[in-house]
Amino acid sequence: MVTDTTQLQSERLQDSRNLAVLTWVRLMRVYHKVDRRTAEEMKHWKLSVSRFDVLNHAGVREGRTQQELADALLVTKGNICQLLDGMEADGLLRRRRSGRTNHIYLTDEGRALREASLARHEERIAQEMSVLSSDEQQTLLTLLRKLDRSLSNDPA
Amino acid sequence: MVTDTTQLQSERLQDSRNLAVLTWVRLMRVYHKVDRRTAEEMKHWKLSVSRFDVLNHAGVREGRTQQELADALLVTKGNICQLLDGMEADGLLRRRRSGRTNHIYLTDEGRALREASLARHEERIAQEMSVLSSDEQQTLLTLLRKLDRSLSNDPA
DNA sequence: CAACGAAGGTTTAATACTAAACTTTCTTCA
DNA sequence: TGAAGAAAGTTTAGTATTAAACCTTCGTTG
Repeated sequence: MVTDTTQLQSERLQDSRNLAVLTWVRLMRVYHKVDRRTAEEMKHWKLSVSRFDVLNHAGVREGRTQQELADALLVTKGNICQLLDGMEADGLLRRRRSGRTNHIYLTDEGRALREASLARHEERIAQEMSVLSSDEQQTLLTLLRKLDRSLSNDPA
Repeated sequence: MVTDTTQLQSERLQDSRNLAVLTWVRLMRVYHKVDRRTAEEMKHWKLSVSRFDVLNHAGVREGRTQQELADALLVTKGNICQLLDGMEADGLLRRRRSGRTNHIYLTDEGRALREASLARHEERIAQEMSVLSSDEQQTLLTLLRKLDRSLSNDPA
């Protein structure tokens, strides 16, 4: 038998848990939907979302190592390795070995593809977010940043 | 050559595009991090995230059809079919055919596993979201709902 | 009622991703 | 210096996921 106060506490705890879960569920849905649309969009360039991500990140600053790419994309180095195998074979980029590390450079073709697909992609993302006002997007960004940072530090 | 006003407009446009992209990037990162932790967590029950999702959704209301599950989880019916093959073989649920549709029912084992893993999962999610206050979570939920709804209607 | 098409489910081929084992290269320190 | 271990990359086996073709069942309508 619980007292009134502990019951209230437990209800409040349950409420806050539900709120967190509802928020997470919604975030998952938004992610999945946008991601699937991105996959559709990328077909125009015969790119998978993963390859687009690699192209995008490798182009921000050329000469990045594979491990840096893996960290930036939150995937394993094994995955990056396979992606690069394919993309190198398709002439989008090339590896330059230096000791035990590989540095990644885009080819002209890769760079051109990056610019075209990235421009179109950002335009689409902006359009999909446009249901939110600038202020709302700013708020959303702030909250997500806060979440993201706390997830980095606290690998519980 | 652009006039001052069009240049300002174009800068504003660029800014809003950047804001949207930054927000989306951050959302992706949060999603990936939480998802990976969920995958880790589920190992304790020898569950993949997908199987957990199926268990969870199938248990909300038993007797759901495969297509309903696919829609709820935002995956293809082919994927659900394969997942159910494995989970049925492992005794977590069973299909009951009715005409051309299958209805899904959890076994006692599946139901028990669902309850245990779901409770732990929700607790973990609540903990990970706890960096945000209740008000902040509420705001986040509201913004994500708005986004989600606009993505449902406008399959542009 | 009979044919057609839609809807639910299954199968198959191709790609993606992880974890873990492995190779090579670098660094550290006894 | 040289042995141990860390760090970068590669490989492999297993699971996930999609798209597309296919089968079965149901509803519609000529």
